[in-house]
Amino acid sequence: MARKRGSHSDITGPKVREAARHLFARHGYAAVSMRQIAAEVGVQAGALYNYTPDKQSLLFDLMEEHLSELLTAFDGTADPSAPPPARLDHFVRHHIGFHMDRADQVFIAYMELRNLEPGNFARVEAMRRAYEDRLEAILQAGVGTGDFSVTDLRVTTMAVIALLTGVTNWYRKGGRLDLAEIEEIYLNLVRKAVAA
Amino acid sequence: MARKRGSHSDITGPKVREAARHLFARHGYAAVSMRQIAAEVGVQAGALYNYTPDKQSLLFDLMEEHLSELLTAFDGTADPSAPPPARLDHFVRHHIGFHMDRADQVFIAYMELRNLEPGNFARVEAMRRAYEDRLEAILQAGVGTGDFSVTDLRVTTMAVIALLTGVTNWYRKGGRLDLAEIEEIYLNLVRKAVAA
DNA sequence: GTCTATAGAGAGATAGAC
DNA sequence: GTCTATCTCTCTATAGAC
Repeated sequence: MARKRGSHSDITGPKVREAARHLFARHGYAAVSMRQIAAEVGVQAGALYNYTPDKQSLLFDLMEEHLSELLTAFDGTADPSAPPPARLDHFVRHHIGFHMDRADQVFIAYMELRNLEPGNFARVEAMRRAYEDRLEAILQAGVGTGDFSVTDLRVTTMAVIALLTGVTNWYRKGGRLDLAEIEEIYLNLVRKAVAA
Repeated sequence: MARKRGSHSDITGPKVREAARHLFARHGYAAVSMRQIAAEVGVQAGALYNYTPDKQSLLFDLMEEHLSELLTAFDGTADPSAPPPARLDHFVRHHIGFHMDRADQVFIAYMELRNLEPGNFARVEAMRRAYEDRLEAILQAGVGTGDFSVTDLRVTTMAVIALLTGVTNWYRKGGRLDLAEIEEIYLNLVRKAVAA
């Protein structure tokens, strides 16, 4: 994927990734052919191999980029010294805001794990686990201060993430609710669910 | 799929469905070949076509059966005249219990929607919506009696279902928690989340 | 960097013997 | 009802011209 002089690398490269993201999310990795991706980009299938060594790398790069951005964006705005309720609010707002406009990436990150080769799978799983641990640490801190009360720390962590990620199942741009309203709905649900 | 005299229909038929369910869940519909299914059943690929007209029907039948069982099982045990909190408890217990041991079916029902032909997709979506409406009715009744308080009825419905279905993301048989403990954890979360 | 052409493998589905 | 054999199509990936 290195750029070469006097080429269209810097235009075609991103287009290949966008086309792959869109088509993988819509039809699934296994159901999409390199020819389909090439057609959406506007080149022949063979030309794609100037930008990716193979189809699997295309998938892995999309997932890796998504989870990397998720972690970076969270860590860049989180304040670990704030009180647990404030940290929980931040997590909820961050998760909703980040996921709402990335339906394709989220879909791929959750649905195409089984199409990753073992080594790639392990790397992606480690990143996902790291993100889950961010929330678990917040909940644990809140239990310690008496702000929160949960029956089981790990299951509650998974449940809250599943609840929040569910926003991508129904949200469509231009719908009945805007970001602020959706954040409020989910904030209320999560705050109450873990309240002491 | 009609049975024929003196054959192995009644043995092979279910085995075909089981093999398809297992393989579709593990590798994805598009990534699984009819030859793989045949190999798991122990027959040659051509023999599968005695039990299904094509691969698509195999997928649709699995989804349709799953959602049909889900609705039937719920309606067979629900008591619409009970107070809303009791109805909510029943929904949670039913959903957790039904989904926990059906990881394969749930995975397929959520992941392979995009591989359904349009007509089949519409039928499956209608059944899913009908199930969601069961929970929405309970929440609405509870808001009416003052037992529950939610910011948005529809979003809360989707959020609770996403939260509960998330159990299939982490639950593995023989793990740290048994059914009763898991039910309690989720019951507490949901009760608190929608409490007045 | 993109093209055409193609190698080599594997797909879904069918035909006809048994 | 299952088999073998095969039709026809499509796939990923590569080679070599431009």
